[in-house]
Amino acid sequence: MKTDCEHCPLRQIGLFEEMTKDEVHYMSRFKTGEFVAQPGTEILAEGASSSQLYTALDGMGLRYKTLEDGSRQVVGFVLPGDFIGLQSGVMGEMRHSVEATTRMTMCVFNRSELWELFKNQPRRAFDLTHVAATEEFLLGEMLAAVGQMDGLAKIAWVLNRFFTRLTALGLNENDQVPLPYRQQDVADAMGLSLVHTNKTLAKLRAKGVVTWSDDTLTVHRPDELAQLGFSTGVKPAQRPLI
Amino acid sequence: MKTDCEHCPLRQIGLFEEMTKDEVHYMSRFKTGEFVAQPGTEILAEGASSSQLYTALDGMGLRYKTLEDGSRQVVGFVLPGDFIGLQSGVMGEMRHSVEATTRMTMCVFNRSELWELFKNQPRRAFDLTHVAATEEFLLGEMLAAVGQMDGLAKIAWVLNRFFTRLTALGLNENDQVPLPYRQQDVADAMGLSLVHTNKTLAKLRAKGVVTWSDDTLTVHRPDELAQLGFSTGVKPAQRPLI
DNA sequence: CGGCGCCTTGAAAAGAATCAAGTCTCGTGG
DNA sequence: CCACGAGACTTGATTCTTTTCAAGGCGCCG
Repeated sequence: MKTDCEHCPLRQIGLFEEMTKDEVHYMSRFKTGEFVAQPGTEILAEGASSSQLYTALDGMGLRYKTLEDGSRQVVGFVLPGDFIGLQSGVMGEMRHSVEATTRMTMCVFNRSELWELFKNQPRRAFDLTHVAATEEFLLGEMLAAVGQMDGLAKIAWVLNRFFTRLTALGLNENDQVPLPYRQQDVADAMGLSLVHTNKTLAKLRAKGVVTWSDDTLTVHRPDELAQLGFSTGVKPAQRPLI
Repeated sequence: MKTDCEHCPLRQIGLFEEMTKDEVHYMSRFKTGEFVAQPGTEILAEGASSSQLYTALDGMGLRYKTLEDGSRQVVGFVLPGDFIGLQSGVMGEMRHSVEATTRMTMCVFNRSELWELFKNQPRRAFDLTHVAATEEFLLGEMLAAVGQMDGLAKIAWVLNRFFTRLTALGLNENDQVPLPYRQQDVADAMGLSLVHTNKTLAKLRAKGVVTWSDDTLTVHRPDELAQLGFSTGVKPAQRPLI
């Protein structure tokens, strides 16, 4: 195990709630190891009942569902600090797949010990429910964007979401954040075709609002981006880290 | 209090998991009363921090978000047995509104006692997390439908979802289920215009697949409906009742 | 050097939104 | 008792966004 919970780099970030010494100690026992996934690896498969649960420590990935006709809906982007496998943990089966986009390092937990956590650490159990509710909230936001906005607003919305989330994680340097996804991923997330996504990105570039190339998103006009995506420039609420 | 938990009509339904006598007893203490909402009433408002949480006992409603430009995204339909206010309970604030469509009866719980539940009833806490994960799953399905399907498939998908959920609740009589929503609600849920929704419904009617009028959905060809909506005719998984 | 993955761009086709009436039902008030 | 208006549902015509189709370019790796 490379990273012990006492010195977890994520916990230092203001985005995540404080933990008591006792909680940290409990989590370090809960954590059974570390796992590194190479780019393109499927971490959890839809329909699978995994005996392991994870917290992303480093790297990025994405969650997606595959429809009967073969099309893919990206239902979320996995960033450091995100919990992976909750559905499998409590419902017994994942309802979406999770794939590593970059190389990812993850903390590994045993699903079998989840019940112990609920019995012995009500506070941590509550936090887990908080995480589930946060996930629901994020999906609701995304649904509203996909359902109601036009192409330009959708793209602006998702880029703004990346920008604020990554900024909250301390990955913003001079209004630049890492964005190692492909245009196809964004297209599949927002329910647009790849071609239209590409043309819309070109429009945002032409307007001088953002530039996205070489896996890096540069936001030249944060306010305009937020406005185009019907978002307020508010930073994400604090949430627990599992 | 009209309905006591010992004789809760919902618990008899096979859709919901069994509860021990002890759990039922705990829930009956947790339940502080009953609340009746008239049609059109807003039960919880987006942004509100409610001190009450609810379980729908009877009647139907809907969850929705309002965007900056005034458009509305329906993020879910509330049916009997659904828990309302989870976000407020664990995150401190609702991120969508909930409105009664028909007259609704609800069990009322105090948010302040939620923490007691986590401390004293780990099993119930686990169930609450299960409910949260189920909610996330349902939203993911809806996002996939809204993001990837065309108009006809979207409408077929949502009608099939209603049909299977209501059937699981025992409300199916001769392939007829109650559906007291307006076409505008379905349109706002699936990201379509009212006009297009209407024309698509007409198409399904012309095909002889379904009829929806007078607040009643009649499914003439269940298999064809499921197929059009890229769904399998599988019934919903069993889940806990809070 | 060749092939593959990803990005880019133009043109044509299709799907969905918008616009504009018109119908029907039901509850209300003259 | 009937006219009236509000709200929901229908339907046709037009406009426009988005998809699909097609092709070319660029960078990287074997």
